[in-house]
Amino acid sequence: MIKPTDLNDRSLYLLKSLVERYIHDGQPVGSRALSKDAQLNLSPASIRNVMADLEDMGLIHSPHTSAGRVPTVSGYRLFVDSLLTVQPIMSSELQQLQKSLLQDQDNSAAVLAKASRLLSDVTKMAGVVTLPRRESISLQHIEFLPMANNRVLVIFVTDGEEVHNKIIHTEKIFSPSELQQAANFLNARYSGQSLSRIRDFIVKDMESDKDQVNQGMIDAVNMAQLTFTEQPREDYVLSGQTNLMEFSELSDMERLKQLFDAFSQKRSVIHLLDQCMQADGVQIFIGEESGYSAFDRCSLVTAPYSVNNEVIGVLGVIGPTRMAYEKVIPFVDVTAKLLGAALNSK
Amino acid sequence: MIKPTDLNDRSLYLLKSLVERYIHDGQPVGSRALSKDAQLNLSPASIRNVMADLEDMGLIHSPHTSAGRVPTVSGYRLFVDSLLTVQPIMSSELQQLQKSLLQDQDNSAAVLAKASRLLSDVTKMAGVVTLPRRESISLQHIEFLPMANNRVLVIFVTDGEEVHNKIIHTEKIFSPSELQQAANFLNARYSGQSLSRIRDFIVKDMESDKDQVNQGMIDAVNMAQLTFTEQPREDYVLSGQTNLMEFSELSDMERLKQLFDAFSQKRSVIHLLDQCMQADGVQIFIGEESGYSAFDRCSLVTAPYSVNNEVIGVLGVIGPTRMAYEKVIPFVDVTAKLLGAALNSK
DNA sequence: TTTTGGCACTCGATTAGCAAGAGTGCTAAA
DNA sequence: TTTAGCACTCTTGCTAATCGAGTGCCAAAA
Repeated sequence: MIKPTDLNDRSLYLLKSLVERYIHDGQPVGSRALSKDAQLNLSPASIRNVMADLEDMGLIHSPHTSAGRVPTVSGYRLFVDSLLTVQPIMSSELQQLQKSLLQDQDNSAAVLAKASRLLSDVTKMAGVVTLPRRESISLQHIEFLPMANNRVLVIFVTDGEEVHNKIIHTEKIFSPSELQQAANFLNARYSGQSLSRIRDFIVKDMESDKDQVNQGMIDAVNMAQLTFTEQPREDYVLSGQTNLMEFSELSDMERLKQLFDAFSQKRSVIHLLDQCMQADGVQIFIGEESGYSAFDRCSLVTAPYSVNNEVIGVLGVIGPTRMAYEKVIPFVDVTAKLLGAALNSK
Repeated sequence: MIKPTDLNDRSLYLLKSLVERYIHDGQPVGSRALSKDAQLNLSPASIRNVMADLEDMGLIHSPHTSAGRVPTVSGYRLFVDSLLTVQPIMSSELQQLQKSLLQDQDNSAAVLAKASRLLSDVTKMAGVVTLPRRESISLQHIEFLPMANNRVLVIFVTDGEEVHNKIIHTEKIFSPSELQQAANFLNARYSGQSLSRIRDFIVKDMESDKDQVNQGMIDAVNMAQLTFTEQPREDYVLSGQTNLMEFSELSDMERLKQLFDAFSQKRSVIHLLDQCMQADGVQIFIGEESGYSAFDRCSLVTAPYSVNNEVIGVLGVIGPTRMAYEKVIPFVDVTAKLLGAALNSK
């Protein structure tokens, strides 16, 4: 990895100018343009020397002999990590965002969708928001309904006015009244608790139930266990995908198909976003860094969002590698915070 | 509108050959090719005469002077309506389809998704299935949960093991036990009935309730009314969109973006599909016939699907105007029938 | 030692020109 | 009514020529 200390200030400054310039107008940047651009009063020839060094270090490269230079992934990386001057968000804009995030949204799913839409609308790229982990949400109400065979439809309502449902297969066939009793029992015992705490309770309860005589309670806890076993996050809200078609660097049909396939298969996007749950603050994948070839020409700027100081999901922006990081990064950051706050107020 | 009787058999036969040939290899068809292709033993020159006539009638046209001819929308229309020889589906294929439609699908939403996927996988185009109208589904169970303010979360389960939920705003604030009573009342009275019948009942019940003394029943019916007021269909299951990127006639980025925008806005697609609910059997929109510019280069082959002889939704295939109608049409037809049957067996 | 001007060189992009090929429309003959 | 023939049009693919941007390197200047 290249550290900023490996280079003198001038090289870094030139790299920064080059990346900014390239991001701005998408053309390979030549020594001549850079010499005018940067406030260094250096001749193109000197700049060429520096550029040759930068190229040796793998920070920039030229598409062909007689073109200017373009940042490589490492070049972008260094730029983003150490050279970038982020543009702070004005507080008026911030209020605007906050307002539109809460307006007319009557459940938390709608808030997520709105956040995704905001991300894509503001950046003119694609916005993505993972569904919040159930674990941290608390249970309001649970209900069992008998289905054909030995299956039971479980319906449970969580904070944020979300209704979830799941079909579980039970050992024996329960009567409606037995199910009703089980639900009553679980509601009394667990409601108001977060799903993760409930899971802990279940384990404990199953232990102690062994000595119990009340079969109903044992059944209830068993069913709760079937319901609340953790399952991997499987979905996200994506918007503004079509914005990506406007970028010439992504407009190769072959690659575009791969990208959109990745969006509809969801797996790779989920996996990528899951990696950002741990990150504290904004995390960025540039080009091939993501490890998924569908995103080779893309960058992904993500930030986890949390409720009650617990991270429950990730949101982000997907766009071409050549994006205005100085604007996108603070924006993603602030949107994550606003989303957390908005969900909290629900 | 052009009727097949306006033309002699030979012209029609040539039009048919031309369209088939064009669909097959995507190149404008010239008189020479057609003279070899069609079993008429006519020289290219004669064929040119016929083609000139067909062009005058607006059935074909040439992209430029020295290219062959390509069918126009009217040409396709005539072809599809009167000239097409559909390829029947083999019964072994049919069983295969039926099997994969029912396999591993544990609720009706999954069956719809599978149907959509089948449509796209088999045709290598995009498949779409509208969600079934609630009206014809029957109610299994209803449940009210109190929310903040005077809002109530209604959860109701329908046949096909689908859970729906809706938040309603009530006049007064109900206690949990009042809500429980209301739910009990409604379950006893309405469950097992189709939603449309329930709606009829509600109207009647509201009339007769006026004389009633039991306020609980009145409240219950009022809430049921809020819950079951008809709302427009708003969603569909789309799959294989990315297949459309492979067709050169759609690969213009501008148009592709419009198309995908239409997919994610959903409105126009819904509207288009809704028009096909009434149709009895397969209905087709060719090119601009749809009236939505996003679909100018596309054709849409649809068929309504029904349960218990009542149409509850529409499915279809979206692809380039130049598609193998003789295969797609019977396939869409049969898939609609199989889907109806599959939903019925749930 | 660093910077700079100069210069030859490379390569992509654009343009023009040319020949080949496909297909047409029209006409006159069969 | 059909067909052969022919002139004409337009696309496509290829080649060559030119232009210009940008580089790398060297030797002189600072």
